[in-house]
Amino acid sequence: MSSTAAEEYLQAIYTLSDENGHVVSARLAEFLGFSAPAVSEMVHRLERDGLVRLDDHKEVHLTKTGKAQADSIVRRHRLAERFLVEVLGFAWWKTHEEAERLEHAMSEEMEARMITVLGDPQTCPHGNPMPGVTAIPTRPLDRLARGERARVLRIPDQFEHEPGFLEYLDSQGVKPGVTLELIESGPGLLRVAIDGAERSLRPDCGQKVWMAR
Amino acid sequence: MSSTAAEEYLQAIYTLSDENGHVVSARLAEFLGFSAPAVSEMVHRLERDGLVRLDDHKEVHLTKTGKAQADSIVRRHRLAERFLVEVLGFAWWKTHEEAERLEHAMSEEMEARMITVLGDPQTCPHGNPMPGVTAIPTRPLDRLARGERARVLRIPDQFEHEPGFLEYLDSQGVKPGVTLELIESGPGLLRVAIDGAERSLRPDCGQKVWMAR
DNA sequence: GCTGGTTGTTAGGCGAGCCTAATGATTTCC
DNA sequence: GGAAATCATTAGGCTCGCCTAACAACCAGC
Repeated sequence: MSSTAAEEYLQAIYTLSDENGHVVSARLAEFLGFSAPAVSEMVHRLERDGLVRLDDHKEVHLTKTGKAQADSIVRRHRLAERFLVEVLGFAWWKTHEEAERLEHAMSEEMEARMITVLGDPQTCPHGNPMPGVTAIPTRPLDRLARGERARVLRIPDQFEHEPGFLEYLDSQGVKPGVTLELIESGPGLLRVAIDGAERSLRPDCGQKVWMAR
Repeated sequence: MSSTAAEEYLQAIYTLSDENGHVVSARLAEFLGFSAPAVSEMVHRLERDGLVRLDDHKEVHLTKTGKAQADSIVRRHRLAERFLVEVLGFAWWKTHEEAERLEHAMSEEMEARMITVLGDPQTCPHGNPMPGVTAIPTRPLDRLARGERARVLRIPDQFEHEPGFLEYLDSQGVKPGVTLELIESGPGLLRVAIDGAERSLRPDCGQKVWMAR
């Protein structure tokens, strides 16, 4: 198996490519908060170890075995989050850092047993699907038409990194499963109604909260 | 907090001093499977960081904060083992390596929540008490008088390291809670009865299985 | 076609943690 | 009391994984 650090990179590559498209070292550096040379070095180590391939445009792609390991790490992360919420009673917005450590400590047997105990969950508590599961189609909140109602489905993994973001959403009553109505969305402006009560949200939520289609 | 490696050392110091008495670098090297210089180096790092003190005889002692951290790690290890057995359904003899990784991934909050969910357990599945709990008095199996019966209470942590040992005990019907009768014990010889059935055990079990007094 | 931003790499450095080989320093045992 | 065993340390070396500073290569836009 890979080191904790390598697993962190594989997970980042998975997340960025899942949610954004093409992955290049600079994006990884930004996402992980490491310097460019550090990332460059590690990406080459991953390539040396056959987990990653660099194409002509220096884009990073997971190899077959790299993909399998990334899937496993991401699945363990999301299982851990579910476990923290459902078994240990953690708040849904408070699981990320804990799961970030647990994911590296789980064996294949533990992964399998957790799936059984948790009843084969299809998503993490933030609505992100387990690897292999075909995701329900979504669109960002600010793509809703004025007056349209939809259910919050997913807050993508990459935004869990932003400290306090999930807690902010929770404080505004926004969490997976809740139905929102879009009142108005424009530059620097985002107003919604939850249970009939109108509310202004931070405008960046328009891109970061994904709704059912 | 300390690194994973440092936590491993603190745990080893706790275990050896709990079960054997005085702790010296050579014992640590043996127990952890590292070279003498590596251990010497780390012990000095721990001393630099105020977790450990070396006396005139080069004996290693935990400082107050070192003791607190060691307690925490050991408690997390034993809680993790209990969780693996009771929640995830692992076999009692198969929890050690998994817990060895989990213990470094658990936050204080997770520790507290696990205690609640597991009902404040007093021991791990191998009978080792949580730090702070006053242990029930024990004696090694080979201290029983011929014909005497007693309950298996504890297989100390240090013997969990020996690969296959716990599985061997399980295969012989020996596990915490079981009542044994000593038939005969001598050099290279250990015979017991379990549920009336006589059985030879590996002679090293005489020191490694601790019985109720 | 040059200039400025993005990107990647080179070079050099550092701490953690491990190793082996060799050397000191004690303790123990005959 | 001297040899043997045990213990700790020094010296030198390695990988991993991070850093900054400097440079090279590219692309876009004017």
